[in-house]
Amino acid sequence: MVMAGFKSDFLHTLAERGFIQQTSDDEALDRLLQKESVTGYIGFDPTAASLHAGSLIQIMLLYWFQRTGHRPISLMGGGTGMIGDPSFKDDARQLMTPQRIAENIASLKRVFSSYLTYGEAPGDALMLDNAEWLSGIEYIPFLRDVGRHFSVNRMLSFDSVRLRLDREQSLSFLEFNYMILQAYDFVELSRRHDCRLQMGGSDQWGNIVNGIDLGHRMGTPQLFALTSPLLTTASGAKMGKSADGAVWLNSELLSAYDFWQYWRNTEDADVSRFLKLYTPLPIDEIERLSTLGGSEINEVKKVLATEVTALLHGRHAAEEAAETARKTFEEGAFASTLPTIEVPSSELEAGVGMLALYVRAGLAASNGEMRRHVKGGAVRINDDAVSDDQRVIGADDVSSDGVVKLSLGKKKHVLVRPV
RNA sequence: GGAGGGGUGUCCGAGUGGUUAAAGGAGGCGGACUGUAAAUCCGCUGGCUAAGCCUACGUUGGUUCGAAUCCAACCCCCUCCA
Repeated sequence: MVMAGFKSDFLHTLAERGFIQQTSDDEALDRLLQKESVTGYIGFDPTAASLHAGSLIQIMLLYWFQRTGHRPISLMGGGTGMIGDPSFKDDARQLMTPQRIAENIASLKRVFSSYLTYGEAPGDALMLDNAEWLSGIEYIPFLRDVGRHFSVNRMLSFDSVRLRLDREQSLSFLEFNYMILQAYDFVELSRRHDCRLQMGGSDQWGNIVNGIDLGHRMGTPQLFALTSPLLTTASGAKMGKSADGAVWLNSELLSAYDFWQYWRNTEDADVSRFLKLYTPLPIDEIERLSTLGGSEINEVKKVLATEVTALLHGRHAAEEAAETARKTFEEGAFASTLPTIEVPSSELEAGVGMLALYVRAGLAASNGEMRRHVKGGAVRINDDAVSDDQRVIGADDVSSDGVVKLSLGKKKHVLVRPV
């Protein structure tokens, strides 16, 4: 990588922060980005109701793209989502219903406005959906206009599908078409919005390059690719997974507090890298923070957590999460802003089994799991260890603060509030 | 369409009639140690109204006192042939 060589703000910033895996043409792209405001896009398939932390790097690419004077497009895969990207997947994805896709897209969209400014002014971001042009495609004309430009021989040679074939896993014709449609997206965006750059994770390289090739053959201006590295934590885990599965970006699926906690628990070895990738803090500030070691690094982790959370959920929510954590972990005190569930007072008067209550609070998936946790000494109610899984929680467990504090392990706490 | 191989728990992967809720590994969770980290060590890891019961080894039937294991049909995948 010729980091030192980048002159455009965008590529310079990206290189400095560790975003770049590869580009299709470093020099030409750099020149273009210096010369004019460029339009670029990243596609997001609606495979779930929310993006998770693993997609955050892609969103940050768009964020920096806009901040350095260019026009980002967030493209929802309403059309491609009907197929499912087979790249580097071992099995075919479950087909999603159109209704599900529509719901997911609606939900996905909510997050983007935290990072990008949408609108009509020059440089304002665009939110598009490829169903707009894909769903109306006619098969025969499409094959003649677009299909003829693809060589099956070549498509089979891409790692993204070759690995699948090498593993002797079936790749359906349906899925095989995914890369054609993604390539076509790029051409369509070039024509409709003068889009010149497609970005994405390194697993998208093949798909993106296909789009560039198709553009050549269909007469678009020169298109460009830029991919980001596939990120893992220093100890090798995939980004975005944690205790209860994915680290969702949508607040309905993961509270700002839990999101903050995820970043607070970053491994030491990742802190500096994550500050560069996931926060907008200036590089020299990050470098200063990175000199802190030992237990001082905990302060840096708080900065990381707060900055990442502030960008997504707003400064206020981020600071509230930080304060909740401070009270809970540093003072060992009680923070009324901890995650809370409400239970009718009448139910508490009658007494509720603790197993069921923990399950309701989302701290365990089943009573059986809770029984094991009790046996393992992981359970505390109002900070008192519990060893009896028959324990009933009643009105007299409600503390002077008006709640019951359920804890599982050292990190998970939920308040039960009678209503 | 023909021949052969295969479908096991979150994932990978053993198991070919009975102490099999199914070895082992990974992942996850909890505990200890720390710094709400990593590494390491220990424990847990299908559900329930729980010394019992239910669900589970592609699907549906069958053989048997008893099946993930045997039989039949079907579905899906792989390889070769057409």
